[in-house]
Amino acid sequence: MTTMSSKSHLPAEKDEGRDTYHHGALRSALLQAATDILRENGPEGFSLREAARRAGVSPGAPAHHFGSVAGLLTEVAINGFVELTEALRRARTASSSPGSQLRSQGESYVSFAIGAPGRFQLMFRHDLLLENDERLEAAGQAALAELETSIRDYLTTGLSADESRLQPLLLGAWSTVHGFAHLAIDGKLHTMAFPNSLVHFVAQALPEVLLAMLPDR
Amino acid sequence: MTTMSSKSHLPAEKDEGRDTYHHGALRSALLQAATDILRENGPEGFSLREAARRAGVSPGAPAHHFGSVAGLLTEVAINGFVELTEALRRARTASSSPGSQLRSQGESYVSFAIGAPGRFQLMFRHDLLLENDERLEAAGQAALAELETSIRDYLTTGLSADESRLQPLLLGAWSTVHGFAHLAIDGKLHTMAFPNSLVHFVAQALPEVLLAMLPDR
DNA sequence: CTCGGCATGTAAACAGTGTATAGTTGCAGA
DNA sequence: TCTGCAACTATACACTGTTTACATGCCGAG
Repeated sequence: MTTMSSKSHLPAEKDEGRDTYHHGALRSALLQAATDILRENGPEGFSLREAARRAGVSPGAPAHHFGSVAGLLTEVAINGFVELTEALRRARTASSSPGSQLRSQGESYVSFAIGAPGRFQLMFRHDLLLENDERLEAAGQAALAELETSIRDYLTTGLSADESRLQPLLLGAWSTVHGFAHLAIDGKLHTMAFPNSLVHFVAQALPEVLLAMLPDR
Repeated sequence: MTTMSSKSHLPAEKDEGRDTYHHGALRSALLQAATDILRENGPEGFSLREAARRAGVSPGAPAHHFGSVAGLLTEVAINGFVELTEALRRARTASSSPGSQLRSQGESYVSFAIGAPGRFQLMFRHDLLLENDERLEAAGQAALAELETSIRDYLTTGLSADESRLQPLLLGAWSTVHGFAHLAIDGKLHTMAFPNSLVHFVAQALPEVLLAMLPDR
């Protein structure tokens, strides 16, 4: 029945208490709900049923769009890597000297992490993500490629364009910002002599760290 | 019934299929089981019921010794920090020059992490651990203090005993080895130009990284 | 030596979780 | 217009951590 207005209710935006059997935009609604939950409660506070609850559907509904909870979270993680890549690219192209490129990217990396800790943690929690997912791996590689570009610029601008130092420096820089991000999220840095807020922390401490760690030029 | 043999079976070591009502050494048995599960399946594969199952007791039994699952895991994490501290101390005292102290400690840190990835991850998963546990925090601080000692040696041996560089260098070194450990555990380093096994990886890549990152002396 | 307190264990139940299955709805293309 | 099939519901299952009431038996006080 109610066959009238055949193509009337396809979008329906946010159906709080919806009256239609089909949601209409459940996939994006679930992605949004999952992102919200991750921001509020982190990866451990996440549950697929809660996401379904917020989207106003039954617990089994998400399976039709994402297969499993790992499928949904993988999609969120991919979005995270895309945003991270964009942030790193902005930091790289907006800076002039290769040295400031690196420092700016480092700040971006950590800012991204502590700006959305739950999603950042998720992005490296491969026990919660699909294994061997090509799109996820490609998204991660894209972010890494941004770092590599800056490292390469940094090296080629120097006197010795030593290609053999590329991998160690890239690995070291990535490890540093990645470890810094993890420690900051875990609150392990509050006991150190940086009493500021985390945002201040990144803006002040990280450049100092990178300057102390980077070889003299 | 079976009230005979009153004080006959108090230790019983490992009671596979035990006949006594009381386990006798349940606390240590649960710690061992938890450590085993973490080594086999990581933090996500861990379950309190499985630990109880391996110890041969009912699901409610662990509560009497650890209160909650977080209580048990906190104990395992503390043991991990103690072992890490010892490893870092050995690396520090066994090395001669301050530079080799740092590199040796870096290798120890990462080796410890990839040697028992599940437990290492647990040690920084404060959503699985008791919050504001004094013993846990003290154990973590002790490990950090080992790093700080080496950094201090490294600085004071140099020409300029610049105290202002202590915190940044400590923070940078910790971030580097910590991030390196996480990336290695997450398998993010296999795509890079280090085709060796992880153990080889640490022995070869990390010194190279640290040498490239440490300021020239 | 006996006997009660209490730490240590069991058993069962509860509210959660992710997912599989069977059934229902209704859009979309032939 | 009809029908296939994607999308959704309802239910059930096995699993989780924790709580409750109860059982056991060690250990020290009288």
